[in-house]
This record gives sequence, C-alpha cells and structure tokens, in this order.
Amino acid sequence: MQHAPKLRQLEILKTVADYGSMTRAAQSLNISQPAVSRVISDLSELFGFSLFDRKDGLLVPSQETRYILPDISRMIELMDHIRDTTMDLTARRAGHIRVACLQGFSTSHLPEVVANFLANRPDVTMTIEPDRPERILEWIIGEQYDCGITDGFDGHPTIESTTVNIRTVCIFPLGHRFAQLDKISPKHLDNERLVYARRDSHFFQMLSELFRKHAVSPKQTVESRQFTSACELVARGVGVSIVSELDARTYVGRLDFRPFTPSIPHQLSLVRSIHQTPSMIALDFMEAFKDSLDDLRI
Amino acid sequence: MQHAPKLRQLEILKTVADYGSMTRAAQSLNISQPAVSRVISDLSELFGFSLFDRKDGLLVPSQETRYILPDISRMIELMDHIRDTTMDLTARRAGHIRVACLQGFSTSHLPEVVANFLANRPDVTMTIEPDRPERILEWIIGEQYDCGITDGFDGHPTIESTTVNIRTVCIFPLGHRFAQLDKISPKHLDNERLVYARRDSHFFQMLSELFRKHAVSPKQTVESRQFTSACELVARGVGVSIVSELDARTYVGRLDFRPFTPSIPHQLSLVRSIHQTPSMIALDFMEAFKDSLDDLRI
DNA sequence: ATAAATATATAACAAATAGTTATAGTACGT
DNA sequence: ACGTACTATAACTATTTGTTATATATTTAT
Repeated sequence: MQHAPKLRQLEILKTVADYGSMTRAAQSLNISQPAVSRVISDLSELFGFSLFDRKDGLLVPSQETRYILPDISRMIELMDHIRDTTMDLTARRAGHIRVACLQGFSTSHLPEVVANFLANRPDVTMTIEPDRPERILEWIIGEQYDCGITDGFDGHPTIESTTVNIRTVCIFPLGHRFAQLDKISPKHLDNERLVYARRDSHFFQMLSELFRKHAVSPKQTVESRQFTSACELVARGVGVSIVSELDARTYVGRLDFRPFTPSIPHQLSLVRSIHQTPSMIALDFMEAFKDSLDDLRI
Repeated sequence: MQHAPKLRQLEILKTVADYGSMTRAAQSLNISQPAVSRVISDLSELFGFSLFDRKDGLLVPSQETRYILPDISRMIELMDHIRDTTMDLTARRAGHIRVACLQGFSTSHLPEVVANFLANRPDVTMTIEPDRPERILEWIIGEQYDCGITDGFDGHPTIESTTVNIRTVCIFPLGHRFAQLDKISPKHLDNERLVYARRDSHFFQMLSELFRKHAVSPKQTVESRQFTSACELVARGVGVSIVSELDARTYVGRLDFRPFTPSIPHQLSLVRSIHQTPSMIALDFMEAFKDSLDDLRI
C-alpha cells in the first residue's frame, strides 16, 4: 500500500497544466510560487515520472500527466459538487422529503403546500404516499416516511404529533338556497339531501350524534370514502355535505360553503417518529405545512 | 468562498457510515478513536448539520449524510483509480504510444512487435499511422507521434534517430532452383524474372548500380510500391526479388529466401523529435522495437 | 435500577503537512 | 554579456492530523 496524492496536490497540478506556468498557477491559487514548485516536485517523485516538459517557455503536461488529467478534473468537479450540495443541505435548499398522507389529502390541500414549498427550493425532491390512516401510522412507526398527515390520531408511544382543529363547513351547490344563510346549523339540514363521507370516521360519529340530538334526519343520498369526492358530488348538485373548510376551499368557484355550527372540528394530525431525527429540510416542510393551516384552524 | 472538506475527512465519514461505529471505523483505518471522533465533529460543524443518528447502539447516517454518501464513494473510487493509474504509468503498464511507420511496415514486422509489447501491458494503447517516409518525418517534426519508423533517413536537426542495417535476402517461390544455393549473388539473377520494389528508393539505386557493375540484366516483370506486395508476388511465383530479411521473414512458409551478396543493407531508422521528452512507455516501446531487430541487423 | 462494559468526547501534546519569505540558479531575448 | 522572468532550494511558521490519557455517555447484563 502506498500513499495516494492529496486532493490539493492534484488541484495544483491541474492549475499548473492549465496555466502552463508555476508562477501564474500560484497567482491564480493565491499561494506563493515556491509552494507550487514543491508540490510539483513532490508529486513527480511520488508518481515516478516527470510531470511537465518545458516548451517555448511554457510547461506542457507530459504524456503521462495528460493521461491522468481528465480524472483529476472529474475529481475536482466532484469535490466542488459535494461542497455545493452540503451548502444546499445546510441552507435547506436540497434534500428529499417523504410524506405519507390521507388519500383525499393528496389531491386537495397538500399539492398546493408542496408546490409552494418546492417553488424556491429547486433541488428538493419529495415522495408523497397516499394511504389509509392505519397504514400511515405503520409507515411512520417503521420510519419509512419523514412525516405523515392523518386524522383521528389518538396517540402512540413512538409517534410525535401536532394536531390542528380545522373548521367545519357545510358545502352546497352554487345557487343553493343555503347561500342566503350566514351559518348552517343541524336544523337546516332536515330533509336535505346529504352526501356523507367516511362513515367510519370519528368525525362522522360526532355528526350523527348531533343530528340525533337535534332530532334532524337528512336524506342520505351517497356515501363517499373521501371528502374530496363528496365535494365533487356536491359541486354537481347531488346534495349538500359537511366537510372541513380545508377540503371546501379547493373547490371554491365550483361550490359554495358556510360555517357549520356547532363546531365539529376535523382533527388533522401531523405525525412523525420520535426515533428518527428528522432532516432539517423535513422540519422546514412540517413548519410550512402547519403554517398553511393557520387560517383554517379554530 | 468557504472551505471544502478534505478527502481524508470524507473517507473517514464514509468508513464510520459503513461500520456504524467510530471505534470500529478507527480500527479499520488504523488510527485512534479520538481522531475519528474529531473529524466527525469538525465535519458536522463545517457542513452545518448533524451527520449521524444513534439507533440501537449503531450510528446511522442522517438523511443529509445519506444524500451525499454516494458522491463520497465515487470520489474515493476515483482517487483510488488515479493512484492505480499513476502506478501503472510508473510501472510502464499503462499509457498511449503513437507510432508513424512505413506503409509496408505496418503489415509486416511491426504487428508482431506491437502484439508482443502489448501482451503483458493490458492498459497500454497504441496508434499506428502508416504513411510515406517524407510524411513520417513531418509528423515527427510536428510532434504528432512519439516515434517513427522509416528508411533512407539522412538526418534532420530536430530529429534523433537510431539506424539499423537489415540484412538483404533474395526471395523466390517455394521449389525454385535457388533453394539449392547458399547465397545468391548478382550473377545468379541474370535473365531471372525479377520483381522490383520502390524504384525511387536509395536501396533500389544501390541494386541497379550493382547489376550494372556485374553486367547483369534481370528481366523486369512488375514494380511494386511496397516490399510486402513484392513478397506476395514472389510467393505466387511471379518471379524472384531482393528485399530485407525483415520482410522476407513474415512470409516464411509461403516463399523461400537466401542471403544476397554483396550486402546492400536496408537502412531502417527509428526516429523521434528531440523537442519532445518521450513518455517512459514510449521509450520502452522503442527499446522493444530495437530489440526485435537484433537478429536481423548486419 | 445499577454496575460493568462499551463507545464517544475532550484535552494536551507530537508529528506531518502546507504554507511563508528570502535567495540562488536557469533560460531567454536584446 | 546582461537584464528579465521563471523555477528551485532553504529555513522557518502555521495548520492539520495524528497521538495518549482521561472523562463522560450509552448499552447491556445482572
């Protein structure tokens, strides 16, 4: 096993080859000429062949030197690239973020948050995996994703979560009589055609409870597995529905909505494993995500 | 402008990532554990993010570290490659040699010399450019080639040359009556069908002179521009010819030959520019070439 | 939960490396 | 032959990279 050359030595070698003069190479590198001179003689001794020929007052790389110069250039470029990349990572401008989220979320609120986040971070890439809530928790516990977005999260020892209560609204087709009201309450929904979403959810149970208490029975028309498809149905005039303002917002212009009282908050949870130190860019994204909910939280 | 990491630091980082432990990385690198410890903390400070997470007693690269590890690996491989290459260059096992030679030479003696030379030098590559003698000298003067092989060279201030006198033989078809002779002299050639080669050459002039002196007049049949094609013609029974033993040898089995007296040496010159320091592998090749002529020189 | 074992961090120091200035030697153009 | 520009050598300094000794965490086993 013998010594490898130092990166610095190769850099100096390349500079001398580029300038054809040790003196000018030294100037370009902002070091003294004897420093360059010695590096060249050291390298020549290490390699065992002469590095340059003198020709018309210029130092011309020898055949042997020419043979390795391309590799040296690649080497230096690679190091520059590593340096740039670490700087981008530090400045949170590069990296990869893996997000697991609810099915519906991946088509409603999240795309805009992601688009805004990536807009001024050209070297950041993301993976978004939509799945059911239970699977999301599994992914997070298994540390397959940096963070997850779910609802109805009720705690887990290895998961750290931030829960945001999102306002609930009643959505209805454009031109519907509800547009005259300021708020919609259960009594308005009696006999109204209602599109249900996520019958098994905590949210749905709260809602049923409320109807029972107010002795209100809306006409069930369709049950959808996702809030977004409920929105689609409402926009097409199938009926009205109760969803989070978050979902409603992405349909502005295609349907109308008003606050629903009493408040039945949607509990949206941003979760991550406590066993995984999140990358800084992932932390930034989680911040950005929480910020995006600021004017929707109760 | 900020500091780039040292190659050594990256190497240590990679080793720690590979072993999942600073202590074991230190062992593998044959350095002390505190040295590794400090490199990691220095790098972490330089980069501005934490490099490892602790997990079940193992150091696991952080997201950020994982992001740059592939580049680090490439970097280290590249440096290894450069080191190996320089060692090969020193051991004269790698490099590139550019040879300019006579047309005929590129198909007769040279291929075998080249084949032998490259046989145990897998990383050596060669360019062989066949051309006319005057062009060869131009190439050499212009330093386009490491060396040239020509004949009838009569000196040039910027060219260093080694000239070898090659024995001359008379070649004749298998089964020809000349096979009974030990040597062929001009008198044997009277009225013999003779294939001429290179009528403009120094060699041809010497030969004509000789015939005149001995009052011998062979029957001219064909004139070929190359000695090798003369050999082909003779092998096919067109006549006999006078060529260098070097050319004759490559046709052993297809024609027969005997020494020709008096000796009219072929002057084969190995030339190179005095302005270009030859690469060591080129010097080796020139030596090998001269050696190949050893048992053919007068 | 605590002790023993193991792994990492810190400090003080030594060796090696990469730079410095000063000066001597070389090669080239007039 | 002389001045100019470039390169080499020498002696020295600062920085980097390693060392040992020791303290502090962290796991593992009891």
